[in-house]
Amino acid sequence: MRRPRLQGVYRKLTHAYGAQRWWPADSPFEVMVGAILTQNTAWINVQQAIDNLKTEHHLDAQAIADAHPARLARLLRPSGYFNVKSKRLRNFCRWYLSAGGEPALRRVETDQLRRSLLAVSGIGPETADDILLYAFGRPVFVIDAYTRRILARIGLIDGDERYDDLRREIESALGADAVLFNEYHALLVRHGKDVCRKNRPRCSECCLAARCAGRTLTPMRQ
DNA sequence: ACCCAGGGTCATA
DNA sequence: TATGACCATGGG
Repeated sequence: MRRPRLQGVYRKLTHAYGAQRWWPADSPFEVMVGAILTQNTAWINVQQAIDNLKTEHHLDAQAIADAHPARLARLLRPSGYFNVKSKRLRNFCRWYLSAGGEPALRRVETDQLRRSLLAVSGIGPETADDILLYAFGRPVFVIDAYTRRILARIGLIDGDERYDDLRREIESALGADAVLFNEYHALLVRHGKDVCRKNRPRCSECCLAARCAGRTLTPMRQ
């Protein structure tokens, strides 16, 4: 992984799309909830579920932890997988409360906080890193399907690397910089939604066209 | 009617 | 270690 190429991609994306100002949420806790609800789900559907939680005054760790699973599932319905996500959200909120809430969590060192998050059933590497970066401002690079697809199509990675290998590789190439990681991941998602979609193997007119080899793979691995 | 979306868990080999 | 089944709604 070469720093100049990675920085070149970032510069082009910034030039094409401008500042993204992620994560779209009103509070760190809302970021955490959104990170769980957006698992393999379009954001527009997640937004509906979050709106339901707000309307019913359930965007709160204690309220979610105390809610009946069926009622919580009903509020989450638009985001899909509502039974699964009802449990995952509850697991997370119990962890959050037993850890002492945000003031206490903010004092936990990043690697330890990451391991602690991964111990919650329903929180995998990407969700944990979304939370670490966008709710706690930690310098952790988020790897998602868009990241793999875009970087693989321009030949920067193979795409089938293990999650943590890829994450550390990019982190060490760029240097720990939470503000940069924040914007970079947001730009990759923006570019992915916009033009670098699965069913569009070639992006001959996109801002990364010069480097896009038109590969069609969509690899996934942990 | 189809394909896909800002994944993760669990069972199996 | 590495596949495969499963979870489920809504937009293009």
